[in-house]
Amino acid sequence: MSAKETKDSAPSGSAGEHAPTELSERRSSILEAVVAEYIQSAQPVGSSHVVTSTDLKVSPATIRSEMAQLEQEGYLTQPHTSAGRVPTDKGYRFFVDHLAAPSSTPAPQVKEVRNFFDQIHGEMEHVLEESSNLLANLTSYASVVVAPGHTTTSIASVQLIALSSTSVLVLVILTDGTVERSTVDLGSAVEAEIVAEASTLLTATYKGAELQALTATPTSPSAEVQRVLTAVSGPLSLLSSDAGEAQVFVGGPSKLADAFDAVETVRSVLSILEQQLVVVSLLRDVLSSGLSVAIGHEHGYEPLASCAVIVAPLEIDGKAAGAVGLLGPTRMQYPAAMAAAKAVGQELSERLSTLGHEVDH
Amino acid sequence: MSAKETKDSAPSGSAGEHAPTELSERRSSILEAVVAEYIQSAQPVGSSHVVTSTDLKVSPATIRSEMAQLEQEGYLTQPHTSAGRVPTDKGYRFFVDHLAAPSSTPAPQVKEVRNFFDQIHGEMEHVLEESSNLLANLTSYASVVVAPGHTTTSIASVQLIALSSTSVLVLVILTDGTVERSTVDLGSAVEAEIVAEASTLLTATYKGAELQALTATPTSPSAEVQRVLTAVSGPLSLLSSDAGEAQVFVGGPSKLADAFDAVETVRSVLSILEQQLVVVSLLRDVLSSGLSVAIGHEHGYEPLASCAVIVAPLEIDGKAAGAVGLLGPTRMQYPAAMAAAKAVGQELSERLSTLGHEVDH
DNA sequence: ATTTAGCACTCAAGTCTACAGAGTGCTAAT
DNA sequence: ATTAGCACTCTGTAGACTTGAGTGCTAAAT
Repeated sequence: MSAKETKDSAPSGSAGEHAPTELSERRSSILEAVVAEYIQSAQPVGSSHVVTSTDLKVSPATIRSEMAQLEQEGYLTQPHTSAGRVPTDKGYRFFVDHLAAPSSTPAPQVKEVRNFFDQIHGEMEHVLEESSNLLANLTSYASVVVAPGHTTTSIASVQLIALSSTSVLVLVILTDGTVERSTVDLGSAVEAEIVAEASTLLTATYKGAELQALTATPTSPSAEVQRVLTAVSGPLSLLSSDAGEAQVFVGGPSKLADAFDAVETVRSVLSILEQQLVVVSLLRDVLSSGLSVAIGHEHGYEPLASCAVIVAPLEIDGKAAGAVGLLGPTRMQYPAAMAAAKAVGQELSERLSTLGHEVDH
Repeated sequence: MSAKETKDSAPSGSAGEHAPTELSERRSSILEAVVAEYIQSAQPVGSSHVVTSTDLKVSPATIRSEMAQLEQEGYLTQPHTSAGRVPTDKGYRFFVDHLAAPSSTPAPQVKEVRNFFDQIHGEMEHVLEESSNLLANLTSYASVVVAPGHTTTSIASVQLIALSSTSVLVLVILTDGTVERSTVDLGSAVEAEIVAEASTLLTATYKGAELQALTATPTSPSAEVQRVLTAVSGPLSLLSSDAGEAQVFVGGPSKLADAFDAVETVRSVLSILEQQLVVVSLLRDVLSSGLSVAIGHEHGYEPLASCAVIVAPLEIDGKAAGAVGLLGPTRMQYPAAMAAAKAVGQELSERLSTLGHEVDH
């Protein structure tokens, strides 16, 4: 609601010496201490705790009055009177926007990500799935990779391949190297040459077009060829409608069981992750709002109110195409998780971009 | 350890009137009542409870002494003195083998499964994944589908398709309609005709062979063609090594959070499900032991000691190929779950079999 | 020789009280 | 503005007590 930017002021070195945006320097320090402590311990943080964990030269009483202010302004809450303070969504938001130094990308992680992408090979689906697992293992949070549909790539070739005398396999090969396929029963036997001819005709027609073009079928003077083309047209247009469908890869769902201790929360979050549509729209919403982190109620999904979502965009040749995300409790290790998501997002984007035109770097 | 067969004696109609195999009729009835009650309530079952839920004309005291016997023989335990009885793995085993009438396959479920397979279409992976989800939703347990590698099918065609002047896409098309692919960088520009020639040669060489054959590359008199063949040989043999790799589809992991109330159990079971290798070998072990159900410690995996695994085989044209499984707590709705797994296994087997030769029924 | 009624016994779980400890908010002094 | 001091509040734990479900045993009944 309040802050939209993640990167704003000059990226100073270590934490705690930022230009505060709405909070006095001291309050901001206190807030930082509370958030940091609570992320670690999951226990409400009391005033004397803050005194020992910061280098503020004040007494607990002073901290208390400041914390009371912070509570009134909505950054902190108490589970009950006479307990310590716990950050609210707004508190975490301030922490992420102003206190968690975004420049502190730990080098070893980046190295591990690089290593991974040097090692991994094989089909794109495999790479995406393993990327998701990597991110989950790196961060100990559940991860999500939403891969682009084929909206941007164009058709490289359409092949018909006879599997038997009466059935053919339809392959649509895209310029990024992915393949869509479908088996078609012709009803009666057809000569191999007829199939080949139809195949050539199809490639000639569609080459360079986008998947959406597959709804219009070409015609042929030969009745036999025409029969094949007609039989194939149905499945082809089906493929075109699948074109935009995003693929979702979920990594490390078991991490959720570590992150929450109420089994009911685990259940509901897991079941959200099973609904791919929801996941896709969640990430899209978060991305389009210009945020890279959505905390608690910031995204509209009530079942995920106790979660934070970190999203990094995927880009293929500079164009937005999917996203990688992390799902954890609101008391999340934001700096580390954001760095990991960013690193994986970047490296994966690069990998996806090179896949298409096989650059020799 | 004791019983291996699932279907043995005559399949009588309703429960409770079986020929007892090691237990007196009455004890067996008592055991049945305890298991059934405990599966429902998750509460230890006391002697008076058994009296009301069976039609035995005896007093609680008699039940008690019988239950004490059943405990001594290892079918039941007590969480503590003065609590009711809870089935042991052995108790569940007897229940599954002798008491849960296997013939009671509920018709509506079978119908739902049929419906599903009539509706579902698209790529094989998609069908497998959705089958897994279906099974999970049908039973409210987590489900696993382990799909066959490509060991049995043979090669229908090998296609090289130019994506750019210096890179080609290698497609290996199998007779079951699946496609393996890999992108190859040729290093320098190659004429389209050369690529086409290499493609024809490859198909001629490999057609009808199994994937494993891809390690030996053919040779060509033309130096240019030879260059392409050499460039392609590496990826091809990689594909051949991928051949046997099973695909694992997990459905409804969130159901696990319902099935167990200790979050730690949920975590450990989930993380098992993430290790596909373990899942595959688990199902294989269970299948090969001739059982369709493994309860508690019957499989060797300690982290799954509180789980039962139900497995139904998948067959393609009569040959064993993969399995569908269910993973739930030992206090599982065995009859329903077994029926569902069996139904989905059968229908899916049929579907997989027809995929290859596209029968028109 | 079973079956059963009766009884003593055990244990988990709930209720109540007491109490220590962590933490707050307020007030009055610095 | 800061802080020491104090009263207050709330949680959590521990112990004492009660309740209730359920058992095992024994001796009588069938």
